[in-house]
Amino acid sequence: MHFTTDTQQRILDSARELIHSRSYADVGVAAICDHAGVKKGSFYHFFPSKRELTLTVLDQYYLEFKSRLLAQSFAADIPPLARLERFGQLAYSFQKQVLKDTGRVLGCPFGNLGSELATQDEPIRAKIEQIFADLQNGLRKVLHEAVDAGEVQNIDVEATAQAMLAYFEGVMLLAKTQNNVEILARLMPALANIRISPG
Amino acid sequence: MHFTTDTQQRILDSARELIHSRSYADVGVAAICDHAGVKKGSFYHFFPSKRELTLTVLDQYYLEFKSRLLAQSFAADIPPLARLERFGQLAYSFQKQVLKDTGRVLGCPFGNLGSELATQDEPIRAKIEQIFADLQNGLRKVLHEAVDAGEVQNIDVEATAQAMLAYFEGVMLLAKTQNNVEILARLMPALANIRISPG
DNA sequence: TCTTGACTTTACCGAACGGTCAACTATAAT
DNA sequence: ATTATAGTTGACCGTTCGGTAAAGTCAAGA
Repeated sequence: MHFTTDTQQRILDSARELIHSRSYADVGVAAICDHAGVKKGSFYHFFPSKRELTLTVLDQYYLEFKSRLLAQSFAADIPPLARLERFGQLAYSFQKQVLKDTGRVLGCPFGNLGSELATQDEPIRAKIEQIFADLQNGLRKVLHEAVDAGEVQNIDVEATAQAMLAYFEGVMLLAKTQNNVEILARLMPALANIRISPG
Repeated sequence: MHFTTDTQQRILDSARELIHSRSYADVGVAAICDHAGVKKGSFYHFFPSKRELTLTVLDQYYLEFKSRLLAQSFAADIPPLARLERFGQLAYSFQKQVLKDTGRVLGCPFGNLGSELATQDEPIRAKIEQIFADLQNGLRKVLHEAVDAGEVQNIDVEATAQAMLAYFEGVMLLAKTQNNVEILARLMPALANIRISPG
């Protein structure tokens, strides 16, 4: 039998935590290894490069994000538009917890990496693009249900989903830059009101 | 007499260009000096550190942004809400030019640095916060005029200005991450429709 | 018992990092 | 002519970077 090694997962967890709280460039392989209690040789036994490690981190992180935040937000127990509001509320709760744990509002890990590396590292950029596309797809589905339920009329569903994603990322960026989590409480409710009409 | 040295300005221009097109961490002092045709010793004659250089770059860049983009967008020759649409259009034009020049959508230089350094470098974080506050203030003034002109009713002007700033930054981030300038053409028009109501 | 292969450890590589320093040149005022 | 000052140069500092290689540990299978 073969399990994902404890060591391997500790490396992944350390990288996630450190890169999210600092930046890709600022966190070296040595720092990740120290934090994980692992020697550099072991690191390169499991991962061929820092970039590949980061791609794996992104995959894991987004999977968890999807099941923990997206799935709960978009559950069909309430009307579609209310789910979008719930999405904003959960994002607020999550960042508030991060603030309590780290003393900082760290923003969206995907937006952060996209902003830092989009022009520098094509594989990572492509991964972030794919994550954003999937997220946008989730929003699109909720919006489509809102249309079907008659909660909204006359909108470009695809463009509106993209606009909501943009707004979400922008709010996260502002909260991080000002290290103020209450910006989320103030601005996230407006996410559900964004509309782009066809044409 | 004393002018801002040609050398000094070349260093500033090089730093602006390189950091905007890559990132703070990825652009070293040596690269800035090479691009400016200056030796490292001269660099440290004019600037005590890379951070101080960057703070000066931000000051200059925002001043230019204000006079070139904000002033033109918000000129009072058209109604307030139309000015917000014009702001989005000019941002689109500008990024299209950047794409033509560099082959990349580079996004907002202030948002990029805020995202990268907010948790790492407090002076730079504070500078970005100040820039965002000034930008939000500009939006607030336009929105206030829109209220006075009866173009909008019953909104929280301050929160709406902040939401518009967030949306703007988010759209820029998406366009950069997907290296697609048409996202701006698609999403920016909705900037003028964002509203946050009081309470 | 011997071998295999996964995992770990340690020592190390060349390159790049931000920053320093002393010596040098050019200019302009005294 | 002398001096002070601004600007420039290239050599150099210690540190850290991502990554490599070889030797060693250990458990399972034959």
